[in-house]
Amino acid sequence: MKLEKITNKRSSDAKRRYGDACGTAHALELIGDRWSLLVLRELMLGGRRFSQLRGDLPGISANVLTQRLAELEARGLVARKRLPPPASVQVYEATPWGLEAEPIVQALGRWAARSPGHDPTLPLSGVSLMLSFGTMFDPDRAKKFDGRIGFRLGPDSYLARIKKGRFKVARGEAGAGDVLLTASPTAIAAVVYGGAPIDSLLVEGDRQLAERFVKLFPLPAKVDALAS
Amino acid sequence: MKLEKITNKRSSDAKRRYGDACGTAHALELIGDRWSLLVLRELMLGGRRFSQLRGDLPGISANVLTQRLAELEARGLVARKRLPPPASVQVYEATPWGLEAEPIVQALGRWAARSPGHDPTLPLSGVSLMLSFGTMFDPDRAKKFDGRIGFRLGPDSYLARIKKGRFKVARGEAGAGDVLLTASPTAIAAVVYGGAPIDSLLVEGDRQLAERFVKLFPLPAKVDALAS
DNA sequence: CCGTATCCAATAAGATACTG
DNA sequence: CAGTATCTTATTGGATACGG
Repeated sequence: MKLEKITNKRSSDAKRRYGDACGTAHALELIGDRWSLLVLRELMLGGRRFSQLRGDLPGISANVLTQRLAELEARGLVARKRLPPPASVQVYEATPWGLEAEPIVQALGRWAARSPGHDPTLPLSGVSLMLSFGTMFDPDRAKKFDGRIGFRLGPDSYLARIKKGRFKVARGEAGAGDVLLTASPTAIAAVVYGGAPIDSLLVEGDRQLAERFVKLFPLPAKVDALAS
Repeated sequence: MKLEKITNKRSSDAKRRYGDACGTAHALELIGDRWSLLVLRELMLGGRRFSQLRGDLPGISANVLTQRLAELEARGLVARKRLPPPASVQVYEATPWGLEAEPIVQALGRWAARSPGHDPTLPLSGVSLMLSFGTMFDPDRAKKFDGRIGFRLGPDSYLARIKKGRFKVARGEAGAGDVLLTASPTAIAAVVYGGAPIDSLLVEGDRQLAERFVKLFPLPAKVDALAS
């Protein structure tokens, strides 16, 4: 039994570096740890509480989440804020620089969409779904689209708006849309990406708009698994 | 005390997945392991041998490199090819899909370039340097630029060509350029990104072209370390 | 309830020696 | 040169206990 373990404290300070001047390597030192980028992703559409993050990230354990949040905070990608009383709860927010990591999330998602091993039946967080829309959105198909789509995904609401071939989404205000979709993120993904019938969702408002909406996000062709 | 723990055998078979339908999470399962993306990056400009990869990636150990190459191969991102005799050596190549990961490398590099913690004095592989040019290239500054720049970086040579605001680079043929730069990748990075004098490089050929070339790759502003 | 801290088993990574 | 084998260390994840 070791009674002292003072020595090996290089964990937090001198991290595991790549010793590489390449920006890619440095980025991986910042957000390359397991779960790091997924935690950051969940903050892309606004602050989240600890337990919300736990729920959004199936399988992350409390201690790992604590550690990742602390690291991201130390690196300047996440800030913790305490809301003013009476709701004096703590929320984690991405910093402006943290938000700038969205193109990374998109590049990864777009690339992986071609993977033969991708399993779209797994659960999905609301933020993931909304961000995936931004990633897969096809401006060409949406040239003539103008409307606001609300999403009620359990306790969380989002409002997406498409206009002039641009896609935007923010949390909240789902009811303000021209149409409101209420369902689980997985069910919505099944319709948008899996071609499931829209009847599997609760559609309130301009149903025709919803039917057009769900066709704006084409998936790229899968990679031929035998190619090399 | 639990006397039975037969159950928890999910380790080897069910890899470490995120259990998340999001493409980003799936991408991280494919290339999110430590070193994976850096190995793939080194293959972006053509096949490399085992020992070359070891040299390109300071600090990777042989067993980890073996494992990463095997994983990347199993996932369809890398293929190993044996060159025909007499040079019957084995090289690792990125598959077409593996090459499609370049936007990920670029997004990471572009984002990390703003990091206050980025240390540009560390060593850098030739591939990293060449890819960083593609990442940081400013088409506006290069509107009137037309020329071919050769690089001799130790044993490896590269030829970059810029025309009509487009940047391309490939391995080999350095001598075919209008100007030839001979130096270490780090020294070249110091000139292009750190403003060091071009005299620190060996410049053969159209020196004026080289002087214009090194100004085509502006770095983004650093993040304010105090912002939140 | 909201996190944090601690303990422990299972892996992954790192260092080094070794083999064809 | 191109990897394997082996050993050590570090990180991860899960359970659980603890403080506000």
